Amino acid sequence: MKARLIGVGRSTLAEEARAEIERMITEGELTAGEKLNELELSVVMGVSRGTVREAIRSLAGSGLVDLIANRGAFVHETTLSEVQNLYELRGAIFAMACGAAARRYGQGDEPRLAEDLARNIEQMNAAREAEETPNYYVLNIEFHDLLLAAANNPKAKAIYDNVKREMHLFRRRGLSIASNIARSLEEHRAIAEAVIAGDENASRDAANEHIRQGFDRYMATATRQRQADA
Amino acid sequence: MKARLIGVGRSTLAEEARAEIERMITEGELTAGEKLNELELSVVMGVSRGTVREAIRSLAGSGLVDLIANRGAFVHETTLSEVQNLYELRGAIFAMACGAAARRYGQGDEPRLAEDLARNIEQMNAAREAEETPNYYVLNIEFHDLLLAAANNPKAKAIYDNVKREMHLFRRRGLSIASNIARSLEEHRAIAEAVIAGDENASRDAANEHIRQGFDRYMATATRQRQADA
DNA sequence: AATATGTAGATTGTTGACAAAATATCGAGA
DNA sequence: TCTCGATATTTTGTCAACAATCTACATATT
Repeated sequence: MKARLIGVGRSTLAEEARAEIERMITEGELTAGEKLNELELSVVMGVSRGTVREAIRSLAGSGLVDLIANRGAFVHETTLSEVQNLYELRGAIFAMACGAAARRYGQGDEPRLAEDLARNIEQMNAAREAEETPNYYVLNIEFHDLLLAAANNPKAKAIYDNVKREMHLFRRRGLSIASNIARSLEEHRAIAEAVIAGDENASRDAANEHIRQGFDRYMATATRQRQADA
Repeated sequence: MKARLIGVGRSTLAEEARAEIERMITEGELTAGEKLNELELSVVMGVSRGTVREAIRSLAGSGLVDLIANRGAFVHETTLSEVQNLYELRGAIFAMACGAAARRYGQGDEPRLAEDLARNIEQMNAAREAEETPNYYVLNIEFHDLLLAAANNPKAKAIYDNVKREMHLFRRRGLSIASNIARSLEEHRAIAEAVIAGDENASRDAANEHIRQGFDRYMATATRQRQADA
């Protein structure tokens, strides 16, 4: 017998509400600092206030909203100094992941990693030559995800994704993305090389350097734009 | 089951309920894998089921309990392979923090750090010579907290604390703590030295090494105990 | 005996109502 | 006009009831 599996990943109303609110925030319908009104949201989404409340509390756990007792929930406002902290945190986790990926590849636990990285770098190079920036952006994310996945550390990946999302949220507030593609591509090559060599320390260092360079590029762009505004 | 009666403090009831359930878990009144019954908890704590529910959902966000839709909440069971992941994650954050602390100290942002670290190491040395293990344990935690605080990265510290608590929870399930005090003390000295020298890379490396050594010591003890059991 | 089916009880999911706190409104006095 | 404070409105915090789902056990079927 075979039938389509139903209800496997089915979720509760609160989970769907959470996803919806999360979407509203990431897509900018709810802006940083804005207040989340439980009643208003419940009416708009067609669920009860308690359900909305549960969704909001859940989002607070991932740092997307801030809770103040008896005053409500507010979309988290990320400051510039906080972005630096996020960059460092992301770098730490990414470096750790690259080290773990190197070890696991060396032990034969990730047989497909080498070809996956090679393919990704190849495609990114092609995108660069064709000057297809959108493709590059997707491939860039995939590169990092490949290494995070190879590290086989779900909790680390979850935190990494949270941090990534919060940074992305900040960026959408005006500042464009700094991407020296050629430079970034070289750093990716260095990381992949160290990982495939199974060299944990070299992998960590290369990853750290990559994130640090990314931060410097970002800050340079940010200050440039800020000066242009003034 | 027994729990303290809560209700007439400040903040919200749900927050107090959360703290109480968290205490029950960390102190072993609720053991790993055990189901959290909303009604039972609400009766014991003297609050409504909705409040308990909110507390439980909040705990799920920090990884202390697992939620399964329509089936309930369970105290998270940490596996041995997960502990390795936690060690790596903790190491990554701690190494990052030490690097940041070194940078900040070098910039003069943490003027008291040098004396605080020196005092801590001095006290730990005294505790070692007097063979006062409990004191050593507290001082050991303080050492790490000093560096985390000096990094000035609240989110990183929050994650670090979560990871630390989860590891502690696993340890309380049978395995004692591996602590080669003399060896650990030397590693602390090396970290402090690198940080006070303002050397980011050396600080990171020393921190990474320290956590890695701690993990090795832990695993050695774990396997030894496991063999003793068999 | 082993497996499927049906039913009762327990537990979670969701809602609407009430209580408490915060915010907005408005008028009196300087 | 401005500030202060009382009052009304809004919003959050908490609760109890109802609905949906799961679990356990008894019964039937092979």
